[in-house]
Amino acid sequence: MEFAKNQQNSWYENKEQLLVAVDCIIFGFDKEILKLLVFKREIQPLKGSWSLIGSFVRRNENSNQAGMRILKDITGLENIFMDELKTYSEVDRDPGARCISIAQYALIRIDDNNKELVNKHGAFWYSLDELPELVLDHNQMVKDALEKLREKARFSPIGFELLPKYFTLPQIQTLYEQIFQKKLDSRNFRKKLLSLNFLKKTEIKDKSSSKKGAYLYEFDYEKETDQNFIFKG
Amino acid sequence: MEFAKNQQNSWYENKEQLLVAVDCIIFGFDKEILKLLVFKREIQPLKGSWSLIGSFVRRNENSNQAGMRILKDITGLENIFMDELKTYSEVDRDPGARCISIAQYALIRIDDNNKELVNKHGAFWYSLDELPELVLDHNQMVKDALEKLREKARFSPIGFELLPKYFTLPQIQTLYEQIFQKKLDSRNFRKKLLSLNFLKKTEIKDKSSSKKGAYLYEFDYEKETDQNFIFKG
DNA sequence: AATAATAAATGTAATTATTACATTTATTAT
DNA sequence: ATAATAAATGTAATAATTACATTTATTATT
Repeated sequence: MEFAKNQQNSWYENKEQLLVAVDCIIFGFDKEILKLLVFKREIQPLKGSWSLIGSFVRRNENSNQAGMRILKDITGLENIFMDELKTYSEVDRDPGARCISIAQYALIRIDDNNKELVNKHGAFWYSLDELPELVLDHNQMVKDALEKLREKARFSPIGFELLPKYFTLPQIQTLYEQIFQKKLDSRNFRKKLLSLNFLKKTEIKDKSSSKKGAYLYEFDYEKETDQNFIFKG
Repeated sequence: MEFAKNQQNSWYENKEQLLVAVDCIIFGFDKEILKLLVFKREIQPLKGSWSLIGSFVRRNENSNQAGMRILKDITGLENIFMDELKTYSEVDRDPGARCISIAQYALIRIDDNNKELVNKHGAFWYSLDELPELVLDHNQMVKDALEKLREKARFSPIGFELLPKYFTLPQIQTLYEQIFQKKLDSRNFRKKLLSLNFLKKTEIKDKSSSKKGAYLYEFDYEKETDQNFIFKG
C-alpha cells in the first residue's frame, strides 16, 4: 500500500486511519442578494442530491490548497478569499466512510466570467433563504459559516471580497443587511462606514437602480488598517 | 486491514489516507500567571522534546471527544472548556507521517487536585513568556491559541473557566492583563466588569495578597447574557 | 415645459460608552 | 501609635452610537 511505504516510524504504522475531506461554503453576492453555490452530487451515496462541493485532501497538499484547487476547478479563479471554518468529525456524519471534513468558506464576486464554468459543474447559486436541503451535515456547515461571516463582518470590512471593484453605498448596505439579516439605518450606516476612511469615492454614478444614480466607490486597500472596526449591526 | 472492511462504497476505497490527530493547547491560571501545560514527548521522532499533548482520533470518536479523552487522562477532569482552534495540515508538518492535527484549546483551573496526575505524565506548567521550544508546529499552535483566547476575551466573559469558583477583582484583572499583555486601569476595568452584571459579590475577603484584603466574587451564570460584551482591552 | 415618481444623499440632538486621572480606606506589622 | 501595603472608589472630558425626516438629482410622463 502506497501509504505504508512512506512511513518512517513503526509507531505510526497500523494506526486508525480516517479519510480527510474539505468542503467549501462558497458565498457570492450578485449586487442584490447573498447567495451560496451548491452542487448536484455526482457520487454515491446520495447521488443527485444538493451538496456543497468538496474533495479529499491529497497527500501532497494542505487543506487550504485542497480548497483552492476545488475553487479553481469550478470557477476558474485563483486568489479567492478562503478561510477555515471548522472541522466536522462526527462518527456517523458520512454513511459512506469514516471521513472528517475540514470546512472552508470562500467569498467570491459573482460575475459573468465564471457563470459558464459554474454551469458546467452542475452548480447553482441559491439565495440563502431559499437554500434546499443539502446532504450529510452540509446545512449545518452553511449555518455555521453564515454565523462566522457575521462575526467577521462585525470586526473587519468584509464586504469587499464579495463586491465588485466599484460599488455603491446602497449596494454595500444591502450586503450588510443580508449578512446581519436586518434593516440598517442608511444615515448611520454611511456615517460609520465613511468614518473608517477606507472607501474612495469616484465621480461616476451608477444609474442602474435609480434615476438620481448612486456614486461608485472603491476600496482603498492602503487604508485598511484594522483601526478598531466594530460594526454593531 | 481493518479500515477497508468498514468501507461500504467502492468509490471511497483506495483514496489517499492521512492520519488525523488532535493536539491540546491547555491554558491554566494559578491566580497569578497564565500558564500552558506542556509535555515531554514519549515517542519517536523527537522523543524527549517538549510538546503539546495529543493523540490520534479514533474511529469511534469525534475530534472533540478525542480531546476530552486526553484531558481526562491527564488531569482527571471532565467537563472542561474546550474548543477547536484550527487544523494544521502542512504536508511536511510531521516528519513521521502525513498527519493532520486538529488543534483544540482548553481552559482549566490549576489546583491541587490535578497537580499529581499531571506530574505522572511528565507534564509541566510553563509560564507563557518562558515557554520552551516545542516540537513540530506546536509553538505556532500556541501562538494562534493565545490570539484566539484574546479574541474570545474581547467578546465574552472568558476568565471564569480559568479562575477558581471564588476570585477577587485584582485576580481577574491580572488574568486579563496577561491575556491582553498590557496593564489595565483598575478603575475602568472594575467599572466595565461590574456594569456587565454577571459578578456576584460575597462578603468574604481574601487576605492572601494584601493586608486590607480583597472581596471574593463568583460568576453569576444566570446573568451571562451575551449582552454586547465588548472589552476593548 | 411642467410635474410626478424614485431612490440617493444628508444633519442633528440625545444618549451611552470610553478614557484619563489621584486619593482614601482597611488592615497588619512594627 | 505609626508605617506600610494593596484595595477600593469618582468625576469630568471625549468619543461613539442611536433615533429620526427632509431635500436632492434625475428620468419618465403629461
